[in-house]
Amino acid sequence: MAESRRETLIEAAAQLLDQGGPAAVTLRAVGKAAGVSHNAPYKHFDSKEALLAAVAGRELRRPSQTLDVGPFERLWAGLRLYAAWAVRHPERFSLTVSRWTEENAAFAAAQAEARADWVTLVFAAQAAGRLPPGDAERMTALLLSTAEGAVNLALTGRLSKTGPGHASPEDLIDDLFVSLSRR
Amino acid sequence: MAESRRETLIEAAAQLLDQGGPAAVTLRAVGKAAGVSHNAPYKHFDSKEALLAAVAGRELRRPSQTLDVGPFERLWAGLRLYAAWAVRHPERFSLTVSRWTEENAAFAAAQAEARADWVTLVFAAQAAGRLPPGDAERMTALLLSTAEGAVNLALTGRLSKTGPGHASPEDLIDDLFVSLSRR
DNA sequence: ACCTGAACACCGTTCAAGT
DNA sequence: ACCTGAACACCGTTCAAGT
Repeated sequence: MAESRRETLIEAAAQLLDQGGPAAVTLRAVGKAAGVSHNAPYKHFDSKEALLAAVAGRELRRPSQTLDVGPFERLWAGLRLYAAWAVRHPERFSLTVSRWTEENAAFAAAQAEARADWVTLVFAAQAAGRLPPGDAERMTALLLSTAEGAVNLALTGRLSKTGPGHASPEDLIDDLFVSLSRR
Repeated sequence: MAESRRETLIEAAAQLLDQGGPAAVTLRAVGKAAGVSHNAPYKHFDSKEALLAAVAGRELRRPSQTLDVGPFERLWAGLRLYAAWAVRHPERFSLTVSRWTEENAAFAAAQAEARADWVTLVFAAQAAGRLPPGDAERMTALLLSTAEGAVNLALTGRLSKTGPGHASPEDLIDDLFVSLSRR
C-alpha cells in the first residue's frame, strides 16, 4: 500500500504540473489532491525536488511505441515521436531535461538508461549503413541536441508558425536526418 | 538617475543569479544588494518575473565579438562562441531560453532581434555558397536547436566528459556544420 | 512505518504613508 | 516619481505527538 500512496503522490504532482505549471505544484496542493496532509509527502520523498524528480523519472520510463521496421526508421520515427510528445506535454518534458540542485539517484539512472537506448538504435542504424560512421554516443548527442533544442525553440515561441520559414520540431529533425544520410 | 537605479537592480539580480542560482534571486536580496528596501524594485518592474526578463534581455543584447572573416566563418565561430558563453554562464543562458508566464515586450523584442541577426548571417553564408540552399530562417532554427540543445545536454550532465564518446557542445556544432557543408 | 497539526523562517506582493 | 515599513497570504520544511 505504501507503494500505491507513493504513486498517488507522483500522479497528483504530475496532474498539477500539467494544469498549472511548476508554480501550481505545492506540497499543500499535492497533499490535498492525494487526500493527505501537506507534509505527508515527506514520508515518501526527501524534499519537494525529490518528488519532482520522481515525476520526471516516471516520464523517462514511459514505454516507447514499438515499430516493426529497421533501426534507422525506428530511430528517425522515435525522435519525431519524442518531439511530438514533448510539445504536447511541455511541463513534463521541461522537467526531464532540467537541472537539479540535489542528487537524485533514481532519476539519474532512468536518464542514463533512456540515453543508452538511443545509442543502441544509433549504433544499429550505423551498422545497417543508414547513418555515417563515427562514435555512436557522439552521434546520439547530436540527434538529441537537435530534437530537444528544436522543442525548446517551439516552446519559447521562436519557431515561425507560418510563412516560408515555418518549421516544426519534427521538420527540423527531418532536416538533420536528410543532411546526415546524404553521402 | 532613475535609469541608473534600474540598471543597479538588474546587475544585482544577475550577480545573485550567477552566485546562487534562481533560488538566490529574491527581491529582498536584490534590494539589499542595491541598497534599497525589498519592495523598491516594484517602482521599476511590474514583478519579479519582469526583473528577471530584464536580466535576460540584457544578456541577449550583449555585444557579440566581431570577426574579420566571411559570413560562413562568422556564423560557425559565432555559434561556437555562443555555446562557450552559455556553458560559462549557465544561469544567464537558461534565463534567455526559458519560458515566461507573463508577456515581456522588451525581452521579446531583444529575442527577435538576436534571432534576426543569426538569420542574416545564415542568408549571407548561403549566398556565398557555403551552406546548402533552402529557407534561411528554417536553417537558422536548425543551427540554434543544435547549439542550444547541446549546451543543455552539457549542463544536465548528459555529454560524456571522457572516452571515445566525448563531445563538447562546440564539437557537436562542428559535426552539424561538417554534415551541412558536405555536398 | 506512516501520518497529523502547529510552528518557523522565509517568500512575492500590496498598501498606507512619507519625500 | 520614488521609496519605506508593516502587513498579508502564501510557501517548504521541521518537529512533537499520535497510530
